[in-house]
Amino acid sequence: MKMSEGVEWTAHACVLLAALPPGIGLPANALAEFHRLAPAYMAKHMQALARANVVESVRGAGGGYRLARPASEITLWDIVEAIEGEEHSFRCSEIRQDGPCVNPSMDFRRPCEIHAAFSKAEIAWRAELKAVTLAEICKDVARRATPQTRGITRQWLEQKLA
Amino acid sequence: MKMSEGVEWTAHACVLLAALPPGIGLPANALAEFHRLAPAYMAKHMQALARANVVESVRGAGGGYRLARPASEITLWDIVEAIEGEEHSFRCSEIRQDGPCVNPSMDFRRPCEIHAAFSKAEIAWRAELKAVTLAEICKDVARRATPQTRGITRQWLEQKLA
DNA sequence: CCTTATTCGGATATCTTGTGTCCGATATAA
DNA sequence: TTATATCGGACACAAGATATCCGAATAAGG
Repeated sequence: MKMSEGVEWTAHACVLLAALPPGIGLPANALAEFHRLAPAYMAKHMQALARANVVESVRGAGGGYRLARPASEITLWDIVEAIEGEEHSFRCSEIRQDGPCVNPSMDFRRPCEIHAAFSKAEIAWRAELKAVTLAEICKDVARRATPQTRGITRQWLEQKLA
Repeated sequence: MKMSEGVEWTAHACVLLAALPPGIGLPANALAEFHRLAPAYMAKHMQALARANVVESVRGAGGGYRLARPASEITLWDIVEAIEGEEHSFRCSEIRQDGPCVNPSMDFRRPCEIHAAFSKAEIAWRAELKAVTLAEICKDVARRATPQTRGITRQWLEQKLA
């Protein structure tokens, strides 16, 4: 029940992309370097985000990844879904339909109570993630940055975008 | 992000135990047989539940597993925690604290926004699971059982308890 | 009290999934 | 047109989940 660390990596990467001017992106190398992460592995995760249409990829010199839509329309759930897939964490394999006490009078059209309870919990979890947009996170992060950090970051970005 | 199928197995097993008279249990073999599951693997999962004090184990002839407390005081979360552990699914490795733009003016005492959002979602998920008790599930399952099923199951149980 | 059968508990083997890297395909800029 | 930058998928490796077996402990029966 552990989530791939790719979620953490790409979530931070997307927040960085959200801080850039609209339409501007960064290559996977730069996204990895910003938090000193393995470049090749970050690239792999960004591929998943591109397949899920969370980011757009631009190949060739000067290319990279940029958000596929405004940061206010991308949620944490979009990122989780891109990396982890849309399947529920609890897998019901209908074991109730097998065993010595199973008989034809049983009705399996309704989902079992256990399955239903886990579905409800998962939906609540997803709803929380769908309620958080990149724009909100980006705003909160920016608010807590000192002028010094702003300057250093701006300088680093200018170098990468040059 | 998939949950161990041990959760499904033991959840169903606990519902069966909850249907028994208080203080009465079943060996792991019988719990597995009830849904035609691998006996040795079911036994391993029941061990985890015993370690977590969800069930009590009784060794030797006539022994087995029984609920460690009333079914109304055991929730689905107790079972998930026993099998999966209590760690959050999202692991924050504080990657924000490393990189070329990190500088001494930064303050990392507060958790990062991404981490906070995932924590909130996980807590909501757990709250849903903590709200569902074995007693409730057991009642719902029993209500939907036909007289025929009740008879067959009673007979099977009497054979196992003899 | 001793023997035997029963059941739990942990050590062990196998297999799927996640982690991590590399190189070819493709597009851009000069 | 060429050279460079970048993405994308194919390819190894490691970790965790899945599955099994055998010894330890306990209760029942003689």
